[in-house]
Order: sequence, then structure tokens, then C-alpha cells
Amino acid sequence: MVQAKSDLFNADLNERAMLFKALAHPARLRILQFLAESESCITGDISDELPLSRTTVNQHIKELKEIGLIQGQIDGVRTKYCLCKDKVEELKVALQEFIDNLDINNYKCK
Amino acid sequence: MVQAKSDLFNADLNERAMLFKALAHPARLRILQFLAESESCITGDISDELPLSRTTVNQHIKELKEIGLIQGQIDGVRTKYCLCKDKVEELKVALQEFIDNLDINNYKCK
DNA sequence: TTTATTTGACGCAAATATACGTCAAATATT
DNA sequence: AATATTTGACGTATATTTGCGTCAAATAAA
Repeated sequence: MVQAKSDLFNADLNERAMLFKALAHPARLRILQFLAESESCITGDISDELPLSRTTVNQHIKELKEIGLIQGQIDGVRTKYCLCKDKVEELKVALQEFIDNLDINNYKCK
Repeated sequence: MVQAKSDLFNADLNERAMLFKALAHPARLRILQFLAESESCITGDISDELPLSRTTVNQHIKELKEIGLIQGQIDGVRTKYCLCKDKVEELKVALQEFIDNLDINNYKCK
């Protein structure tokens, strides 16, 4: 990258793009789905659920954790993960805003 | 990639991830925004709007076109772009579904 | 204490994404 | 006809993502 990436676009746009990027892989979507459904949310259980190595799954978990969508709680040698309520709410608002912005009748080409 | 990517996850998950990926760059979000607001939607006008070279913008436009969110209409030497109504509606439904799936009270960690 | 589990950090290779210059084709303008 | 504009295809360089094996640390089990 030649230029400072973060300066090229406004902050809102950058942040929204990052949110979408966090959701842009089926493994990460599956992890979120699993956490939304599951009773237990141990790292190992999540790995077992996905057709990827534990290491790779761990990396996806890390990404979701870094963006704040999930959180981990150490429980002995294990780590329990779950959806982070606040961030999920934030995500919902962002998605709704995005949808609303596209809600126009400006389809000039058709 | 060692394995066949498309077989690892179910089709819905893959397709949704692809949609999110299309939205995972500020330039592409800006293009959608611009098309939603703009009267004119000529390729050149879009490039002028973004802090990237025309070539790069063109590439982002191509991605959005390939996933079906926008469509182009040749008008002499120019090309007019606009949001593709049907796909935008589809996107809205997908986002809403995604939101609904996360709408749980299963926050075990907190 | 010794051995087994579970986890995350680290490093590496391959695949993709991003950014951009150049070029040729098509159309407009002169 | 000659020149200018607009566009997309192509090639290329760099950055990032993805996937995974190995390893050490922490805890649990024997």
C-alpha cells in the first residue's frame, strides 16, 4: 500500500468495511451461528464443528474477538467463547443503517 | 488452498460470506453510496469521487457488477452504472436474516 | 511427579485482494 | 480524416488473508 490506508476514506466507511470484512468468511459466519445456537462454547467444540484445523479456526476466532463480536472467558485450561451482546447490537444498527442508505428509488438504468 | 473451497461450508454460508466480502472495502461501500445518491452514474464520475486511480475504481466496480449489486448500461463511449434493484433487495433480505439469526439471548459468558 | 489436554503464539507457504500503469478498442470531437 | 475521450482488459507489484504445523505454557488427570 502506497498511501496511508485509513486516511483515504472517512472513518465511518472504514469501520463499516471492517465489520463486513469480519463477516466475509464462511468459517467466521459459522462460528457466530454456532455461538448463537450452542449451549457450550469451548474453543475445541467450535473447532470440531468446522472443516478446518484447530489452528485455523483459532485464528478466525481471534479475528472475531479482535473486532469485538465475541469474547472469551478462561475456565481452567479451557476458554469459553460467546457472542458479545453490545457489539452484536452495534452490528445490527450498522447493518440497518446500511440498508436504509440503499433504500432509494434512484434506479436510473432500468 | 488444499481442499475444494466451495465444499467446505454449505452454500448459504458461502453465498452470504461472498456478499459480505463484496461490502468489505470502503471504496465499494462508497461506490454504492454514490450510486444511491447520484443523479449521474458514469464510470468517470465515480472515479473522480474516490481517492483511487481510475483503474482501481474500475476494478471495484467490476466486483460489484460481478456479484450483481450494480449494473452497467453502455451509452456511446460511456457506461452508466446504477444499483441493481433486485439484488439490493436480496441483500437486504440476507442481512435481515443474518441479523435475526443472531437475535438470541444465549449470552452465556456474561 | 509424570503424562495428557487444551490453548494461543509464532512462523511459513499458498492463495487472494489491492493498487496502478499501459494499451487497444470504441466512440466523439475537430 | 485526424485527434481526443472514455472505457475495460491485461500484466505486475505489493499487501493481506487463509490454512496449517510446531511449540511452549497452563492446567488437569494418572
